[in-house]
Amino acid sequence: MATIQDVARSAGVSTATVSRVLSTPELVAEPTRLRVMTAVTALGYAPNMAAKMLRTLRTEKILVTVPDISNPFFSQVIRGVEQAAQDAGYSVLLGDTRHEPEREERYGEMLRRKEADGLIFLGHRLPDSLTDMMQAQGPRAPIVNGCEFSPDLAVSSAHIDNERAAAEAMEHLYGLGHSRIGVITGPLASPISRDRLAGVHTAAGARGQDAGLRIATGDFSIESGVRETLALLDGDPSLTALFCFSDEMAMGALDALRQKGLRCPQDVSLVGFDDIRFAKHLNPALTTVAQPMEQLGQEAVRLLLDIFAGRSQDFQQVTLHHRLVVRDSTARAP
Amino acid sequence: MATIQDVARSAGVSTATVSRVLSTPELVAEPTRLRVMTAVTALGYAPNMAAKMLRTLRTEKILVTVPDISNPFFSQVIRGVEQAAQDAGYSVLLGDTRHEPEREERYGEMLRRKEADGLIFLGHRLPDSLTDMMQAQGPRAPIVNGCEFSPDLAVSSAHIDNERAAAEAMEHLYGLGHSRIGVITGPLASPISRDRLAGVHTAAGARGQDAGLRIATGDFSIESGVRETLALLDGDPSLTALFCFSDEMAMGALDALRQKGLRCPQDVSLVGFDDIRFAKHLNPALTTVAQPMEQLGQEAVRLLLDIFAGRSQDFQQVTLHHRLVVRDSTARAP
DNA sequence: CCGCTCGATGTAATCGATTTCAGGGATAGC
DNA sequence: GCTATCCCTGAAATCGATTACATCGAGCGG
Repeated sequence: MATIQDVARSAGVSTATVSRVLSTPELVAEPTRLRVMTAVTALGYAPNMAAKMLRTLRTEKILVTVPDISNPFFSQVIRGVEQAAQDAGYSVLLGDTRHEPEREERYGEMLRRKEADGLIFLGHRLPDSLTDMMQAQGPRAPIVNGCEFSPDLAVSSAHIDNERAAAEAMEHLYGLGHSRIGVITGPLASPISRDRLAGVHTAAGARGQDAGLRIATGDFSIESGVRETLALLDGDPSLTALFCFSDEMAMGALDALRQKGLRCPQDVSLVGFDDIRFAKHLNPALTTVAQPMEQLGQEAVRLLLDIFAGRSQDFQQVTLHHRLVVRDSTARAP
Repeated sequence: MATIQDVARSAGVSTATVSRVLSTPELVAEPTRLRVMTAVTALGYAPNMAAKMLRTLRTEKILVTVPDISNPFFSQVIRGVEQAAQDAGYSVLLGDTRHEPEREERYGEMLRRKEADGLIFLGHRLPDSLTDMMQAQGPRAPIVNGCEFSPDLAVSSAHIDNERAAAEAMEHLYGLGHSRIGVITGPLASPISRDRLAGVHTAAGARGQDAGLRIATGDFSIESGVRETLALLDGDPSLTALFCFSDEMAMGALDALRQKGLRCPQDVSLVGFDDIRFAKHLNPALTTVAQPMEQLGQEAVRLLLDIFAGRSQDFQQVTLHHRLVVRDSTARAP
């Protein structure tokens, strides 16, 4: 690899001039600039990032941690992150934590070591290694949550109004005449699960239907969707509708319904959450709460850039719009 | 951020000693080591990667480019990459090229600039910016393909035997008595599509069934699966089986069959490719060719590490095992 | 014709680590 | 008691860029 020294020598100028040609060309006389550029292309010179980073103390990288990259919801959010980051001249360091706190810590350390300028985390836990940083820097700590956080937590984040969204999904079911409804939540450690569950209870309460609710706790996975659906139906065969807190669990629910010989939506209506790419291609096409996944990622990047630029005086909560997408998996109660 | 200087001062030693404590502790006397470690924890010191990189000329990062991260096949491969990279002490720089050559180039430049020690690309095109590097360094260029390449191309890669796998899928259909079979390939620019297509013809030829083949070209997406299935059925309503070169296209095919009022597998059998997580939860559960996705990613990393370590004298082609998974979407020809 | 300003360029310090080489002290061997 | 050896530690060079400051020459006003 050619260094800036090589270019300087080849063009007969100092390294300072070469550096200026590359970053502030308006300070350099045109003939000199051309001479340098010729040398640059001749040598195929590209600045060494490590040296640049060391000098400027900026990495131009954003670290993104995700509990499971193979989950279509997360991968779609990451797509938005990657897009926005790239547009702003940043690249993305990916961390798949596999839901393991230990891995989360490892990535937290990376931020502390300044291997990235900022962190977007898509899980619900902030690594312990970063609580110091959060406490010391508060809203100016370069840490943002990409989808999971509650409005009241001390990190900037982008998210939808999960409580309202869940309430709307329930309203949809109540509107169709369902009164015995099974709900499969995500892990209750996760604020989004709690928010959505709160929305479920709000809607049920408003209709005086609390007694008809059956709550089960899943973990957002297909398998837990199967398992919890079977459990719910065994516990109460009179259920006519299911609301799953993720589309993946809804896929599992569809499986379970088939196993039980129940038809969707004729016997049991089903609502999912997220509107991943596959939701509309299921059989039946899934009614679900759509989240603007790419946009969540983009907003998270924007929040982070604001922090970099010192534009954030306080934690910011960006609430994006959700939308109940009614397809073929919900119908009038039998 | 505390620097190594701060630690040295606080522990009353030189920076050299601090560095040694952290990287070659066996060279340091125990009392000194303890004193330094105390200072390290007290100050919360973590070495600055940029400085380390500059000095060692290694970034400990692997760049992974992917045509579409939200594709479950790719995201699963990436999972394997991330896992193996992490285990080897590397982190992953993610590049979603969105199938755009321009973005691919941008990431190629990153490798040239040494922002990563190596590149794993999951698409089928090597960026132009890297052909120089490949030519200059040959098998020692830190570039590996993660799934798409043909055995005869000049890059190390991990993949399955696509030709054979496709032939087996066809054999399965012939074995069930199908003779009029529609095939939906991926873009023929991609070697895997061509290899699989070759396998299709091999199998058909062996059975003397070439005349019964109907070939359509898709792009691996759900939408193209819908579109090409409709086109195939319109062109030849007597088809009794479909073979799609990706599970996503097979999902689209299922949609299209429903639109046409055809039942799967009673009227039309369907075979997919990849065995993404959702394949077995479709209705009907999809018969498909399983690729060891995570393992592909892990192998790609291993190949790259071999190159880093100078263990690769020549391009290496690792062929992993595929497996035809027969589920409910295929049945005897009507 | 002198001094001042301004544009263009060079000099050199700096970022924070790693690593080579040299030196100092203790121990052991003779 | 003197030297050789072995540990341990420190001084300083180094990686490749950026950038504050210095310098130099040209042009211009008085």
